[in-house]
Amino acid sequence: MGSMPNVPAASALPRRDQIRREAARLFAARGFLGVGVDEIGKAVGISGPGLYRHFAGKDAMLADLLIGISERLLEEGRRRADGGDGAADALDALISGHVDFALDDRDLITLHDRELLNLKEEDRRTVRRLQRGYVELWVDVVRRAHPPLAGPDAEPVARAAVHAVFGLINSTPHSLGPSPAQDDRVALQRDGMAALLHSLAHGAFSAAADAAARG
Amino acid sequence: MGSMPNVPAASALPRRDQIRREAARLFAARGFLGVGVDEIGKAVGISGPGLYRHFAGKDAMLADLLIGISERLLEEGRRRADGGDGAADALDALISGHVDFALDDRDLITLHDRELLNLKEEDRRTVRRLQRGYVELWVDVVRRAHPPLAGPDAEPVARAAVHAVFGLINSTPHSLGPSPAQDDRVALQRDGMAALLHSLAHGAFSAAADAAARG
DNA sequence: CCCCCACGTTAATGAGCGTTAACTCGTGCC
DNA sequence: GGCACGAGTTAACGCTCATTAACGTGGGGG
Repeated sequence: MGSMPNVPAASALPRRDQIRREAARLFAARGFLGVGVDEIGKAVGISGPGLYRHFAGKDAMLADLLIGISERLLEEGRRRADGGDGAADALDALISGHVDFALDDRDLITLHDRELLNLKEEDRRTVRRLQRGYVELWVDVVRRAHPPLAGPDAEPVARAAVHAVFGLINSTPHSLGPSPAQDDRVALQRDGMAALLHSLAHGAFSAAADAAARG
Repeated sequence: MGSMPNVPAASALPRRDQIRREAARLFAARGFLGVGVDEIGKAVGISGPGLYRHFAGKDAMLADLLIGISERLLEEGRRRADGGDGAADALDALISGHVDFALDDRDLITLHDRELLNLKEEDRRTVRRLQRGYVELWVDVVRRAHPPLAGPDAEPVARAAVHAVFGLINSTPHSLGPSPAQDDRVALQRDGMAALLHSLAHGAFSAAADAAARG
């Protein structure tokens, strides 16, 4: 009870972070219910129930991952939405941020909309609240950047377009194979893919605005 | 061994089809590994192992569903790609077909890219071959409809754009809640959503063509 | 020096679940 | 009428797997 016996400074978390990374990789590859705790343990060099020194259970690992992603997305999204001076800049920044995330944290993006149902009710509510906030952020920015979507009856259109663009950007895990397999002739390098997804997202939003302007 | 004792005419399959539908619904809602055979049985009015009179096992149900979707997609895609006289018409028909499918067979679309890993190796290869064929179909049509994507070094761009548009259209299950929940004020009706997705897909492909023309 | 605690280990427990076995029931056909 | 068979039922088996128990160990502060 004297001084804190553990050292939270530099190296208190790495084992925990290591578990996070391996669990994310395995869950993304074979699904939450498809991997056992022994397998996660083996992936980090300890075996089986040793994981319970770092997480309360398998459920807690998934919850930690999903809540973590959702928080990071929302936080970074807020930062970017408030960054540039115009709505167009803000939208551009949001797109870039989400594209980077989808390309650099493929496993987490996969889990984000694949494993929500394996969370306990309370954690699921938390994640959904964060996701909802993130979507609202996008909807607001998109409507300011594209005036035809600003009308009150165009709000469902803007919302659906945002979901669709998420699906578009998050398609990356399907386009590319396993992480380190780059066949320069047949696949795009990371930056080329980023630029393309960026263009496609803008194109989709412009089309949504055109549709709203006409209909 | 005399005459076929069973009647394959009108009502030989409905129980099997009923199982297909309920299994698809449950798998989509809670994941293949997340639902037990007893649950599927209860959903069709029989209980537990009675399903084994109609399917060889739980795996066989999933395989039947995934292979079925993939075949339907490819077949209908071929029909539509050969339909109109121009490449632009063909692309338009492909998009319409896929949008209809995503809106009307939500459960299957969800399973299609969520549960591939729960297939046995042989079935997985079958599904992947069909999916590959479908993608190739799209890539060819897209490149003919958008000349800037026809160049040999633009092929990876076209392919990535096709995957991205699939993600865009398949985002429908995320946009809408459970099947029959239409809050007219906050969500788009089916046809409105179809029109919007159609526009977004075209917008994305046009943006891809622009990007290829510039880069 | 010794004690405590973070960090692991292996063995045991107990539940869930896919599949099979053994048996029943109705119904069309010879 | 009896027989074969499609279609179900319940009970039992066997395996996987998350979690807990009980135990070991090494190093840093008192």
